[in-house]
Amino acid sequence: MAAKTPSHTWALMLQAHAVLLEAMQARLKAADLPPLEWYDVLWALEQAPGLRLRMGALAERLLLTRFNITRLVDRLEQEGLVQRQQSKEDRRGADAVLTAKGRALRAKMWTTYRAAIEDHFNRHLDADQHAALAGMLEALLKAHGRE
Amino acid sequence: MAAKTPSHTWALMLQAHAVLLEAMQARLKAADLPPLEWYDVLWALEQAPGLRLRMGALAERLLLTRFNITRLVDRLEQEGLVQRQQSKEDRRGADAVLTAKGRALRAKMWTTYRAAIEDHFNRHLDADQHAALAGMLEALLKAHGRE
DNA sequence: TGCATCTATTTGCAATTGCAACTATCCTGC
DNA sequence: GCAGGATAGTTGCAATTGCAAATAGATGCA
Repeated sequence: MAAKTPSHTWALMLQAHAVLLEAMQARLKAADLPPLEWYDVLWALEQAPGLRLRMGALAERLLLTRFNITRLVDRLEQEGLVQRQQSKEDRRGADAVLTAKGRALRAKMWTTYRAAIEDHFNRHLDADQHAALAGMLEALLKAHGRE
Repeated sequence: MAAKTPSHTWALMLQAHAVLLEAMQARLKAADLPPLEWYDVLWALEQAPGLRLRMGALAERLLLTRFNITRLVDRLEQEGLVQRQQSKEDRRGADAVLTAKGRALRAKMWTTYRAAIEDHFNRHLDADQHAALAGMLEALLKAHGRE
């Protein structure tokens, strides 16, 4: 069952990603919480100065297309978790702004998400492994950026 | 930019997965080839004894739901890449069988896919890193299986 | 045997995604 | 200051996914 070729490592990465992500999502669903995707939006906004981000910036950060962000924000807005505001600098632009309700939901989701990460991921690697893995992933990302 | 917490490593894994996967898919699309998903089906069948697999087995291997496999196979079948055959042992069951055309397409996709893996992934890790990464991913998968 | 139950797969329908076209605004060179 | 082209965001439509039935055949046991 050991890796035989480098490409096999890539296949393992795909598999591990799929398995772990599904496990995390199942945890959220079991706790009657929204999908991870919502978490990502809420978290991106919470980190941003002024709790707000332009639609395009949000898309870039979450690696989603602009039109999908439009509709993802539509859904969050309908739940009162974010709010759209016209941008001051650019009248074409819109900011997604985090609401108090959105902030509260993010915090609630994090307790479940954090536990899932702990159980399915963190717990199975020691400190050295975490560092090594993080280093490799950063190298891959950096290499990608350069191309 | 270094990892500060274990959970940050998980976030990096999500990000690296998203970035690299998208890069691979873009390569296939640029070469006018079908999506990776199709490759996965064709490859699973090519590895299977008799070039065939029950729908349910296929779903399990690809980590997809049964109903999504039904329709994925529908699409491949329309292109003549696979063919459905009623299972001998169980009249409820269906086998997806790889056709010659499906085999040929798989081979063709592989030249592009392999190059993309090489460029975006393999090339950026040395042999020790490959081994270490594969080991960690296998550990995560194994741990998951046990829960 | 004959019914209740389980399993394999498919299908209908609603939600989500991808892509192309559209609107509104901004920017640049003249 | 304005025509032409870029940019931000949204929307229509087709394709894909998720989930809850529906269908059909297997299985167990009274």
